[in-house]
Amino acid sequence: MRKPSCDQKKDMKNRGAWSKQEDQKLIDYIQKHGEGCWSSLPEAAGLLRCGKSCRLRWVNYLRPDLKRGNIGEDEEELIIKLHALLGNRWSLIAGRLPGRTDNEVKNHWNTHLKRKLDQMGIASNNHRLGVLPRPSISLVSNYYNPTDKVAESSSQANDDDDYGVMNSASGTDISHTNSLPELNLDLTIGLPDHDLMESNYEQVAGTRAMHPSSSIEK
DNA sequence: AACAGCGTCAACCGCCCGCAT
DNA sequence: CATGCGGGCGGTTGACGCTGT
Repeated sequence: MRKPSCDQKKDMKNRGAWSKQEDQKLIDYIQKHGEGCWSSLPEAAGLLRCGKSCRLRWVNYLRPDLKRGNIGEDEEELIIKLHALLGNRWSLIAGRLPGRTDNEVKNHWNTHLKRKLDQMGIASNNHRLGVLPRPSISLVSNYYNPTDKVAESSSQANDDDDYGVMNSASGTDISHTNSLPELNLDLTIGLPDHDLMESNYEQVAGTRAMHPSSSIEK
């Protein structure tokens, strides 16, 4: 077995909360060199952190396009609907909430929405559609996230959790759920059209451009 | 004022996947 | 084909602040 990718962490001096100086170093470095090669970034930036920690800090906190602040009701609604469709695919859900991170969405779900749904009598763990085979889908909703693994392959098809989305080939209307009959996310299932992908990518380039790994050629 | 309980959220951990060799 | 590495993801933890007693 290979060792964990962040095994060096034991050697790292700094752990826990980030200081302002560390934040500034990371910001300065990324502004100069852009993202990429997180494993070598800490040394290059003069940080005593592991690459993963740097990436997490940047993605979840320092990125300039982050909204921060309270999640609005409309966003909550969208999260609930997307969760009904996608389950705990926080990165996918966050990808459709511009300026929000997977961590933020996940935390908000666990602290607010879970309880909210429970109070409403909707089981937060099974408000999704019924168990269906996970399709190879492309979610062409209001935002297309080029990093979407779902869109790229069905490699996760062996996961045991379900995807509450039916293949469009079946003709099933994905906008109907047991608990959210009004759901209409305009999610299109199927192989992504290349031109559409390009245009959508440009559309979100402002918020996702800092992700060099987000290549639709992948 | 002091303490306990609870909620929030940043950060960590372990695992998985894709790619290169 | 096997292995190693880097990146990314979801689950979990723990520190901290707030509120109630």
